[in-house]
Amino acid sequence: MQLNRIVRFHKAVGDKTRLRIIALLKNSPLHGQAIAGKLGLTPPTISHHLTKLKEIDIVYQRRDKNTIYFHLNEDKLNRLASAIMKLGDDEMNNELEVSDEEKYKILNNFKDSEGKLRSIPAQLKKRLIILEHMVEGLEPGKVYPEKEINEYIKQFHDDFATIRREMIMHHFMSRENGNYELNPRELWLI
Amino acid sequence: MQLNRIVRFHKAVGDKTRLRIIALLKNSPLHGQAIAGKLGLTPPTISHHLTKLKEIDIVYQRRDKNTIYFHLNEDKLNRLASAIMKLGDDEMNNELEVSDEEKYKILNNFKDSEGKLRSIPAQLKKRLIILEHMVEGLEPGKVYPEKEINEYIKQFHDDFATIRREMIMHHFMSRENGNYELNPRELWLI
DNA sequence: AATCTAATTAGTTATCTATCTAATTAAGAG
DNA sequence: CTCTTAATTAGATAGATAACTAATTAGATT
Repeated sequence: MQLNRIVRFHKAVGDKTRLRIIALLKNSPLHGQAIAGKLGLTPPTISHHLTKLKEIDIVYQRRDKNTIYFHLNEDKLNRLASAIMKLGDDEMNNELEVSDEEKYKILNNFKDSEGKLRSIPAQLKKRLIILEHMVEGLEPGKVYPEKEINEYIKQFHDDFATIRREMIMHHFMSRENGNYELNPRELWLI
Repeated sequence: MQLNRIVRFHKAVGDKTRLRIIALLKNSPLHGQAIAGKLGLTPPTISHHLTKLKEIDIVYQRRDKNTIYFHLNEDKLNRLASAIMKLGDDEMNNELEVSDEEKYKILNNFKDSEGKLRSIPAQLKKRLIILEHMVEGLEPGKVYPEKEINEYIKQFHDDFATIRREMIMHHFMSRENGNYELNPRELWLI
């Protein structure tokens, strides 16, 4: 269920320490000990909280020599925070203002007789429609290993790597250590 | 601390049942039993969750005969959901694009020699500046009984009732059964 | 006043979680 | 290879909380 992602987000940020970490990381990336120092908590505690923030994908890490710097993904944070405001609006993916007829036409233009894509549209608007179409065959909540997601995409186009990357980029799915999962519709697009 | 309000909000909505209630109430107000029925839970459980949603002020109730209808305060929900996105931006109350000099000038225009307000400005922008000024003397986190808040406002202007109402309306403070409390800056304005 | 119905409160249980200390792992630097 | 430092995992504890059943309160309606 797609609600769960939103629930997980709010559970994750519904904690004073974690909000303080978010506020800190907004200024600049920091390493664990620095965060622990600034908040007056021990490193294991910070580790615990960072794990939760990484789980919902609003914090990521980059290693530099011996120390790991934690970064805030502000973009994702904003999208997740906004999701609750669009809860009931199930048909809210008209943000693009594209009618179903128009989508249908675009899809037909790009598909050959066997349902495979002739090419990947260069125009963003069209590309999003194609991506949305492909992604709609994925099962919500199911975790797809990379191999399986590649196979799935290949039924539409051979260049699964490009398409997979675009799906992530436009937040149709998300990747977690090699596994892929469909995002809730609230997160799709932009 | 003002963080706490944001924490309370996310804790409150970080629950599947409560998100489902929010989604339901987005369509229309409902009474307790109706919610219980739709969600397949017992009335006490719904009562429990509604209490939490009322505590953060995104749900209110109106009685009609024997049954109580619960309404969603979508406006407040949106403001609270947005607060996390503005966390670090402490100086983010420049949304009005008013410089400190300008504020100072406006304040002086409306204050008499003893620091009391000559009148309440009709123009929204100016009124907000005046309200902000008054509210800045309140202690964050402190709970003010109505009598005390009235006294406080009277130091600026005798019409404490109007000003108090405006402070609530513009989210400088919030009211909870007769007591008043300063809101975090993130919630001020609009 | 007596009764009905909706909502809340009390009390219980099972689950979850924030934090700590201690132990372990991971990666450089000598 | 050994040492050092940063981060994580393990394990423990205290506190919170979602759900239920049973009991109570709060308002209508008769």
